[in-house]
Amino acid sequence: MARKAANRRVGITDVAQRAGVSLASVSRVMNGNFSVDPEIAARVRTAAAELNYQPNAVGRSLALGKTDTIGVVVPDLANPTFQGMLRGVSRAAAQDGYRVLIADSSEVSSEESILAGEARRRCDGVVLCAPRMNEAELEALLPSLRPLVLVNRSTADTQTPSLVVDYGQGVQDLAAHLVEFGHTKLAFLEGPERSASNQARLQGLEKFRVDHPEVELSILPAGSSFEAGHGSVDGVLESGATGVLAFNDLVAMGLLSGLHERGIDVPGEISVTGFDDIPFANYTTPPLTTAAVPINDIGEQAWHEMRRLLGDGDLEPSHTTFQPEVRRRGSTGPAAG
Amino acid sequence: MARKAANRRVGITDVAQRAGVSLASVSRVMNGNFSVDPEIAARVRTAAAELNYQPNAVGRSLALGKTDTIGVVVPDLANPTFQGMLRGVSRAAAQDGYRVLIADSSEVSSEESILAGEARRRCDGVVLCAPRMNEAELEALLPSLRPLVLVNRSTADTQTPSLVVDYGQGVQDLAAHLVEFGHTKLAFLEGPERSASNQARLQGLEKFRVDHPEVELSILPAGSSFEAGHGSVDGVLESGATGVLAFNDLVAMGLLSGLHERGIDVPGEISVTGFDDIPFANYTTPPLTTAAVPINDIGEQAWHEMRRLLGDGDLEPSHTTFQPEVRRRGSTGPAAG
DNA sequence: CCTATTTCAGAAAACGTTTTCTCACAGCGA
DNA sequence: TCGCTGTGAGAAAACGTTTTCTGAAATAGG
Repeated sequence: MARKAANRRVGITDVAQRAGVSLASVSRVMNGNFSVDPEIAARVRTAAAELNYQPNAVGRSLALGKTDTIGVVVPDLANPTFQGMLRGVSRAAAQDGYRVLIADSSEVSSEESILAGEARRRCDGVVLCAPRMNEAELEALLPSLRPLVLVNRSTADTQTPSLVVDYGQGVQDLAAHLVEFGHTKLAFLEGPERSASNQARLQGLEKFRVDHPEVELSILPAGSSFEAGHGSVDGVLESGATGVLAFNDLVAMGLLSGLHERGIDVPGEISVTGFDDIPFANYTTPPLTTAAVPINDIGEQAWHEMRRLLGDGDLEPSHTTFQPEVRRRGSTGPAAG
Repeated sequence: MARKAANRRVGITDVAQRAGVSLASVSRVMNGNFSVDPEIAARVRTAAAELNYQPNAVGRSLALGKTDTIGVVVPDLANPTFQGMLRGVSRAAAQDGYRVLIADSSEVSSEESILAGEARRRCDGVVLCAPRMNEAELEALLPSLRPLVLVNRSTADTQTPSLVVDYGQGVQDLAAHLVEFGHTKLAFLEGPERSASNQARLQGLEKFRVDHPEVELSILPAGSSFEAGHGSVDGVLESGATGVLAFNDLVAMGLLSGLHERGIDVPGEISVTGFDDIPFANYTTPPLTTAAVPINDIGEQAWHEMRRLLGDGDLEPSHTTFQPEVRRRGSTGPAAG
């Protein structure tokens, strides 16, 4: 039947045949190689146009040994932080003609290594973002993932470039901001247990406790979502805290919403801080005091690191730390009483 | 030097050699083909494990003629709607072992066809989301993109499955909601000119004008972002409208924020509606009345359509329309006076 | 015991490119 | 005129798999 023939994709062979030249010449013309007779080049080009020839990327990748694609593995595509990060990587990579393959582990840490490995096999490199897996697992995985860029997670392996945010310092800055306002009873709404950035915050708070023995600080379990914040209103009230450090902006917004429902004034009765400065933090009521993380820049930097690795790879791996910046807004104020 | 040898990726050939069998056998074992001697299978498996063999996806794709990857083209990765859509596709596709390649046209409509074509060449299919290109361009592009699923855009070509939201009806419902509250002077904050969903809203409003000749309705240019809404406060006030239909939730939130800065009470003096019901719409002050679009479901459905196409493709293409649902919240109320 | 059939491993072709290698031919100097 | 060099086109190898094809051995049936 004609169907078979009609369905067959037109390849470089068809173009060569039609133009009456060899495969090699077609390939040369297509790639802008100049050492080819203009007359032949023209014939090839018209043949290609007539057949509506589209080069097959897979064949090309196999011959070239590269896919011009990198994988990005994130714990949760619903999280604005990872969305911003993804966007940063994607836009920066696009500038250099690279595409991004996404993998969302849905916060299931056991999926991460599988997803990452699979991504690596399809792509030229992997950006691993805030992996939830434990250190041992991570260490074991690293070598097979190279070229690899690690975001929001550090590791003992110094060969892997990493981009981290100094969450420990950020949370201390926020706490200090509350102390300035006269708060002496604080509460921290904890994030996902396996999140390295949560651990970093906890360590920062330990340091804070040492520096401010006069301040009472309770640690309350919450999570990383809006709902987590909304659900921890009771805990916050029980703790008696007048200043609350939420794990991130989402949690803070949930808390804000919950407090509003109870008729509790923010910042009149309770001050609330977030973390990340997601696009909406500026527009809550009251606007959220938070520690800004330049997440788009981080994504962009991640790509730049990857590009370096893809280039020659003999360069020194870099380990960049980003300092969050406190944005004082309406959700924090002087302690009551 | 040893370097060359060390750097060479271990392939199926190496495994075959080590196990003392042929390539074919290794391939069979790897793919769980049972017609192979258990003893040989075991030898292959240990060899593969010892060499830490990772099959090369590109070679595999070439032989199989499929990549197990689909492309998703969106106008703007920063837009929560497209983020939700992307997430829906990604999660659903992952269930079936497919991955997603993303392409962000950054609202540059001339980039779309290039990105889409490139995505198609790398992937087994493409989901084209709210393309900004004009109808002629789209029609011309469609054939070369197949298998293709179109989201938030319809076309004369009925062979392409499409998933659209009935924005026209949605905006009429919202307008009706405002009329119920006694509003007689309305304003619509328009979205991007090239957005088909913006055209759909405009058509819906034309119909609304016919049905409600007593209502005065002005159309004001704005955009699709928070900033667009924030910047159109003046226009809204000049128009004298007491009820504002924002293009989407982002615009509505921007407007809310701008009105708040001017000390204008919502909904006391002006009622505001959004569109989409993004996750944050529930938590603005006041909570935003909006028309809910099940964007995650749409993403999921888009994958299901794609899967059908990938299956045999001889099925009837489906054209699904989603009806937005009005969520009455605090940002709308009785007209003043 | 011999043939017909089945089973299963290996050889080789196929997938669609790029690139190296080979070779013919033209131009040039001696 | 002869050979040498340089140019550029075609043949073929390479990339790493899967799968068809081939053929040998084993098994079953008469």
